[in-house]
Amino acid sequence: GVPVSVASLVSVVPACGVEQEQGFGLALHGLALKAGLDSVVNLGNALVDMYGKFCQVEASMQVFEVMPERNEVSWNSAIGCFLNSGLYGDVLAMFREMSERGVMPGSITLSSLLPALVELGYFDLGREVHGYSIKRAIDSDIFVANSLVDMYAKLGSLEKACTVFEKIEVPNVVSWNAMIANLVQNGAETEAFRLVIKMQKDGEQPNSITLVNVLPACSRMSSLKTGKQIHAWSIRTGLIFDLFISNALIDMYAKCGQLSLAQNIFDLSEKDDVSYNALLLGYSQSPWSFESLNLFKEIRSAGIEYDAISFMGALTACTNLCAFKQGKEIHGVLVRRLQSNHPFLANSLLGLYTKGGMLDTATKIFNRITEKDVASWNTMIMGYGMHGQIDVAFHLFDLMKDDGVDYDHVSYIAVLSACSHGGLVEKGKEYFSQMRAQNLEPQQMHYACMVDLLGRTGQLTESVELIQDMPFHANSDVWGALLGACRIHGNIEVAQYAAEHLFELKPEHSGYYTLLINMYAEAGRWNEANKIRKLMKSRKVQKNPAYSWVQSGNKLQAFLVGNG
DNA sequence: TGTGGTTTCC
Repeated sequence: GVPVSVASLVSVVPACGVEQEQGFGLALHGLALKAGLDSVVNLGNALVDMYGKFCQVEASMQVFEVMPERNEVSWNSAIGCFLNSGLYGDVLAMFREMSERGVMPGSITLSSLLPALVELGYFDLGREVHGYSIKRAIDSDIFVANSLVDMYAKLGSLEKACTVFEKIEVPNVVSWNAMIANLVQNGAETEAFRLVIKMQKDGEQPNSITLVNVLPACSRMSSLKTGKQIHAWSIRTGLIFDLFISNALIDMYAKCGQLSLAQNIFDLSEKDDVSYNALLLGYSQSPWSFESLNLFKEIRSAGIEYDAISFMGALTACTNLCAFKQGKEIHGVLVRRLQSNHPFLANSLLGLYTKGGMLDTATKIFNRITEKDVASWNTMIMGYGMHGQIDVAFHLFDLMKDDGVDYDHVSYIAVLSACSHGGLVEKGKEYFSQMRAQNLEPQQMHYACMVDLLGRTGQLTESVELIQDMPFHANSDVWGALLGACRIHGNIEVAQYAAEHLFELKPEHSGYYTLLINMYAEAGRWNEANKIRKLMKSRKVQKNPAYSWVQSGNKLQAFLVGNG
């Protein structure tokens, strides 16, 4: 055969890593061993790197350890191998060992070390590494600078990230993306979009990563228009075929309430577990929750394993649908399939069992959660309040405070709605002013609770006054609470007032029209009932399965309107 | 031999 040379192997081995040709790579390693060439540094380095790209850590280390001679590239390749496999502690250990052995870490070492430090959350060390890079004058290396930008943004502060970013003479697309991603993650959506424009002025075109980064900003700003523009752009540029892009689009459309558009992308694209989960979560939080349960079944038939997120979506759907039996079944599947205890899954279970009134089960799960977060407490408080055990709810609120939990605005929604269920106007007013004293500004839901509380105890005038005094425009939750109160007390005039706002805010929401029609009908005001019916028709409002807050006995509960 | 990316509870 053809004699094997170091040069030929060194040129082919890296390609195996890139192309994920594991069998071929293994064969080349065999050839090298046979020819006794495995002690050559360059070849050893290439093999360490190749196995690293296959995530075969042991094989990679085996080559590394028997190398008679190592240079900086050998260490960098080993570090890259650990980074690839998510073994961040080992990245750091290798970095320390190479330094101890007198091999000086260079720019390539740092650009692999820094992402590992981000994962480990080691900010102080990150800053030290920054200092070191300045001393060695490698901080201007674009890879190092980009890694520093990302490190500071994720661990330290966006400001420090900006300082490093602004010192970069010619930012590349990675530099821009790192800044944009972190701006979005810190809620600076507008600033992120500004940078997308700026990068183009500076001659850098957004790539798929840029778009993936800004798509969540669209849903968070509920800017469907921008989301659609990005969708169009990705079709024009062919980026739509990128799985990350199609998944981010599914998520964006779902979060903007456009489930049929999300479903369209899903149907037309290549799919992975994230695609299923994104759509599943989207449906679970929409009026079409039952679709997530269909999708949940589909996941297995597609040969994809459930993960924590799929379970969470399915449990949320069951909770919204009040499908408690099905929820219990899914809980069973979950216990059998998932080893580790996910804190957010425990909270989903709490949501299911509290809403279903299975408070003992919920309490057992709650007590078993080792790291209860504020959401765990809030769910329990909400649950006890929802089922009339308001004293327990208030007690839990106090316990949470004693426990040193950093309670939040949702905690106040929980106690305020407990007051509402108990008709405790004064106590509600107390909590309402208390939260202000805690520097928690009341939001829409808090006003909605107060409107509900005042309204259901017959103080409709006070409810209306409260709405008019709000420092911002009331949303549909607030007007919906007022409409619900009017329904209880049969006050059609105030109901009309609330409905006017609701028809404007949620013109597609059939529940509000139906409620007003029923009120007119009950009062025998058929002409007006017909008028609303015609309005509904002219606006093409479909009778979608939608949740409405209605009075049922003494409880405020969600129920299904329509044919869901 | 290197940097930036999608789904997570009330």
